[in-house]
Amino acid sequence: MNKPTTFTIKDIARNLGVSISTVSRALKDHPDISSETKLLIKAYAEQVNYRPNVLALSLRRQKSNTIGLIIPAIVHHFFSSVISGIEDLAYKEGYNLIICQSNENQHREAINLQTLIDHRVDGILVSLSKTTQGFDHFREAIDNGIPLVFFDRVCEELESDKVITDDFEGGRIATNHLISRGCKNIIHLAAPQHLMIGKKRRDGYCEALKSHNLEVREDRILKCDTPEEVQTLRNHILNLAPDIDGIFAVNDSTAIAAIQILQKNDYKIPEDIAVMGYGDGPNATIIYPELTTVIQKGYEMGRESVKLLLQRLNNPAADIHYQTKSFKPALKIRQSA
Amino acid sequence: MNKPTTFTIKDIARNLGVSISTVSRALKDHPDISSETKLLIKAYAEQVNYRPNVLALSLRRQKSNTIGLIIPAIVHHFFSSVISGIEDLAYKEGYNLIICQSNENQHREAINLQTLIDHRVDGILVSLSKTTQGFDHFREAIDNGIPLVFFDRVCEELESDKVITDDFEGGRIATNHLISRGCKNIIHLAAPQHLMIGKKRRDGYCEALKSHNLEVREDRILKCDTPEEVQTLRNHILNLAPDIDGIFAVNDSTAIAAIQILQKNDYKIPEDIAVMGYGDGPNATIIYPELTTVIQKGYEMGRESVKLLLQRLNNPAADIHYQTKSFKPALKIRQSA
DNA sequence: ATGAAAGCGCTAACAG
DNA sequence: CTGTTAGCGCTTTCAT
Repeated sequence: MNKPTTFTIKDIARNLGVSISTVSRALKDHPDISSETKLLIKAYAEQVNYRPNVLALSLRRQKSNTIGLIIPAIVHHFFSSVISGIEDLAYKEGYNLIICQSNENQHREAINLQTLIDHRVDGILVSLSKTTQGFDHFREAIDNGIPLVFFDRVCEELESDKVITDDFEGGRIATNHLISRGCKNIIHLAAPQHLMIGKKRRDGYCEALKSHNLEVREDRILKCDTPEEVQTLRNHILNLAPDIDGIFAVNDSTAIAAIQILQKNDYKIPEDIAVMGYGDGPNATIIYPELTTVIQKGYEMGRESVKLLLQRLNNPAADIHYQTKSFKPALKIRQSA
Repeated sequence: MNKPTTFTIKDIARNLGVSISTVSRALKDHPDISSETKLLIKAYAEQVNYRPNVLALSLRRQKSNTIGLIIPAIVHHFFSSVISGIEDLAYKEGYNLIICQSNENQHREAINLQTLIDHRVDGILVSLSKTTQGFDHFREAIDNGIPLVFFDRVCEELESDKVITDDFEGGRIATNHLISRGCKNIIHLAAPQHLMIGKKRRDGYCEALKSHNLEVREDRILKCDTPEEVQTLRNHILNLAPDIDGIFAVNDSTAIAAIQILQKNDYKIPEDIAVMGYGDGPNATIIYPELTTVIQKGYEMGRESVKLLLQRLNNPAADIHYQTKSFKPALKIRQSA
């Protein structure tokens, strides 16, 4: 068992009989150093497999080359696609990623944020937890001069860069699609209304109804955005079922859970009740009938978030105005509606 | 816009007219410091919201309190459950996580590894990429004295701690279940055989057949472990279909893809062909008929991996023998088999 | 009970 | 062209 053998520039300097700064400079091709010395040093560094100590570098530069990410839950397909987009671009640009899950919990979210600040990340990407109602914990990042980019579940109260899909439009086209198939009594399974995505998708739903002279009824909007909640509201939904012909769910998994309950009670999808999801994850093509839904580009949103962040990182002083990048949602028509 | 205001112990020392070392000691309750001074310093630190610089700490301690994770792909439900398990325990124990995706690519895996080593992580958790055939890149971590824990897709050639499910047993009970329902002609959709999980599950399948005096036929073992590959092998599978009555797929999504192709060609599942998956992810209850499968406890495996790693971290010199923690697989019987 | 100083690994201003 | 020095923020001997 050979002992851990990590060379530092100091070791190299000593072994080669030059000064530490010469080594440092040679390694980064500083013009002052003679090419002989450079060659010598580089060859030796290569030979002993020298690797700069990132920790020391970060401390010195006051820059960690690390991006922090706070995400409600990795297990959701949408969010894991986002992560892939973030990671691909971030690593390409020489940044590392620290990923934290808030588990839909505001307190945890605040802790995550503190952790990231403590680690002196250069910037933070965040999608809000479902329970988050105040935003003071984000202030601290801002006070520390750490740029924030919100994506998907963004925060209106805070000035910052944002990456979203046009959720209003998404809700609108989803509902329009149901109407265009002839649905006249459409319920909406909605996310909490303090979440922008919840509010916007719902507003889009309402707008679509109104523009077709259909009545917007509060009793047809259920706060229900997980399969578990569908179970809880099972009876309520089944009571509504005889009077409705369409459902617009705020995400795929909720739509799927609704389909399953309805089918078990002998409703035909889409003939009796047409069902729209939102997200277009892999589940959409596993359920029967395959789910008609709204496409949400997680991977691309992830990349775009990093792009916005890098822009800001590379223009530190610049008073760039905060940007909001909005993706256009698109319908993915299959069989459920 | 108030400028980023990050206090260091130096600032505190200056503002309070004491020495840096006094501040350092007071903050960590060193017995030498008078309680007055402690109180004073702590109060002030609190007031200015002092936060130690993790980078400086790590450099000083030669310990980053960070765990590295290399995972084939976050988007798979199993792996994201593992992450949750890892994260929960790691954060509780004061460790941070750097997550890297290999994207099933050995080269990327090697880069990930180097990144983690560069970051001086205290330990590395890894599940092998599908394409990984050599293991030299792991040697370097070992040479650097960084403990490795493999989970799920482990490496036999390397001595290290491991966390697995008993994949042989999993393959055996899955196949036994098919046999017990009366299947006599069972094909296996297998993972690559250089992966232990691929080999073990297949061996379990063979063992089950043999022990029931059923012939093991090479032409009934297909290398096919993704929905995409099922598409590619579509015709081949349909050619086999008339002669078989059971399928054991190496994972749920492959099983589901097979079910879908079979159903489109008018086979009844499970009446004509019974299908077993492996993993028991959320998809299993979305497909119709619901998928009979083998339970794999991702979250628990994640936790266990961290546990093994921490054990080693906390017993640096100790010559603890490498451990392999093996989870017992269990059948989850639903409708597809 | 407190302070001064060295050092973790690295960079960069300054000096020759 | 190369070396010396100071310092990033923190801990920890060693003095006092």
